[in-house]
Amino acid sequence: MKLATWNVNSLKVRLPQVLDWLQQQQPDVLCLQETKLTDENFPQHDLAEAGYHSLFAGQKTYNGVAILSKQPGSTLVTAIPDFADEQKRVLAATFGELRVICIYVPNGEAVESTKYEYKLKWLQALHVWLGYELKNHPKLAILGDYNIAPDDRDVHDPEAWAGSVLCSQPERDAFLELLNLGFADSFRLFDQPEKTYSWWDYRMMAFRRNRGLRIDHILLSHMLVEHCNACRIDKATRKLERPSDHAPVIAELSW
DNA sequence: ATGGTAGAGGATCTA
Repeated sequence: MKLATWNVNSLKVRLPQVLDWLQQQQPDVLCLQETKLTDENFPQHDLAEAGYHSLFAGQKTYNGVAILSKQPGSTLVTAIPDFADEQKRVLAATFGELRVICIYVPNGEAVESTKYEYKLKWLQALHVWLGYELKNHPKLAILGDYNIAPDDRDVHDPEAWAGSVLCSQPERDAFLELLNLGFADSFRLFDQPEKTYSWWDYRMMAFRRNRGLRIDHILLSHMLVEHCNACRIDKATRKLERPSDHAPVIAELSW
């Protein structure tokens, strides 16, 4: 069982890369963020030809999430319950006993901005919802773009980024609170190469200089942790022509 | 030096 997440930054532009990657990696589940597509424009037929079912919650221009899977999913949820939000940032589905939630956490822009306040409120609402989800679905995986670098190890230049959005203590505390519900950061279950990141700014040759952050994560509930054999980031996709600024994260589970 | 690039959509907004 292979679970993966990838912020594609426009599925319209990245569809050929996604189809190639599915062919190469053969994940059982792939969560996508920033599809930037309305539902009527979602390329479900191309993905079906590649052998994948599609679930999606999109909007025009911004945001948008999807779950691609070899087996069909059920019990779809497309919003955080009891949290008013115009933006399409969550998608939950069930595959047998496995519950998968795809999230695109707000970026937050800057710590003094209203978008940052929205980010922290959004994370609090997510926390409440995940508490319920975990009770109902003990085998729960939360995959996505968290827009949080949990630790200084996850930042190419911790001093330069100290206190900034994506690294600020309130954001890191919110991430820890999610873990405290009963999840583990699957990447940190294993020895990892130093300076491994999942996102590099398009500007200033950030990828070539490996000036990145690890902000894309796969959280596994304790019942899934015991089945997890590996977690890695596939930075090869960042070297392609017209890449996404994010690389996929992959967790492997013996199932 | 507060820049730079990418995507959507058609002037800026978001990241």
